[in-house]
Amino acid sequence: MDYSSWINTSLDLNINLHRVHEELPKKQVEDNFFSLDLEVKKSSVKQESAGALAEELKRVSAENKKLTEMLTEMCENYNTLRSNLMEYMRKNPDKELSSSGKRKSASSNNNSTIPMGVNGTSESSSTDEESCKNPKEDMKTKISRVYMRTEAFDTSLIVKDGYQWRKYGQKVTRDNPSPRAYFKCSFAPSCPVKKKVQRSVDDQSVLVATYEGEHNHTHPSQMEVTTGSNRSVSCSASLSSSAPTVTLDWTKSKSSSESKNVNPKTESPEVPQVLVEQMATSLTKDPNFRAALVAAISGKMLHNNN
DNA sequence: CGCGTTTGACCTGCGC
DNA sequence: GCGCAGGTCAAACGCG
Repeated sequence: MDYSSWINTSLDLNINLHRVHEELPKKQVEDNFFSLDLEVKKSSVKQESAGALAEELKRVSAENKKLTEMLTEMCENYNTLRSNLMEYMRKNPDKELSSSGKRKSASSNNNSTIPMGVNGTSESSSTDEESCKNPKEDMKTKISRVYMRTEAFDTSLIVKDGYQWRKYGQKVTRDNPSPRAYFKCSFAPSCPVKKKVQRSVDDQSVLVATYEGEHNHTHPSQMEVTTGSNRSVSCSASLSSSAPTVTLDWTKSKSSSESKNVNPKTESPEVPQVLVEQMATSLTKDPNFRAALVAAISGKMLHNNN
């Protein structure tokens, strides 16, 4: 496994986000910024805002660097643990098999695994355990997992990935007190994709969505691109359809200040760099995203000034 | 009234 | 074969 690639991925994403600022002509940023505010502010205020914006960029860059270091350290720890586990499994193959409980397929597929996806570089999106224990299923259905952080008080099991899902069941499983919800893709009648959503047993604020199968239709949000609605949904679906394990943090998008409280446990290395690039590119091209970014920054700056 | 959700019953697969 | 647990079905229910 090449962890350096996904470390770089996170960096690239942030760097690209910085490019959003860089690519935006300074004049345009200022114009957008002040078009959102009362036009009472004059040129002196513009100077201050530009300075504050630069300061904010510095701060975010430093924060990003710090997070990257944390992530690197976490990767090393994870690598060590993983190699230890592999070593142990090689030495005690029988114990490993017998300890997985009654249901080999179910237990290897649900949230009894650690939140960070254990996945090699194989093309299959199934986990290592799945590919070992369920070769048949692995051939038939493509299984991927998405971890999504939600607000702790949010008790719903709704994962907004852009597709239309119809809930057909809910069950409380033995190893997790939180109920598991079962969904079928209802966008296309013949679409075989199923989704299971359950809260992580380790962290109740993390939703674990397991996707089975592949959509035989285009992503619904692609039809909505021209309307500019909910671009983040489009991004999440791109990730889930190609990456086996993805962590989405919806709470972070609500408050930039919360980005300091990253829970490394839910970070995932499985986002291909190409997809991240695509995500970043689509975001930078999105005028709505730019406007929202400027509005968020300006709002915070104005709040600080008051 | 139509559609989606809820929820108890039923089905299926696996281990003993 | 039995029991357990996960998965699915379908009638009842609620909401717009």
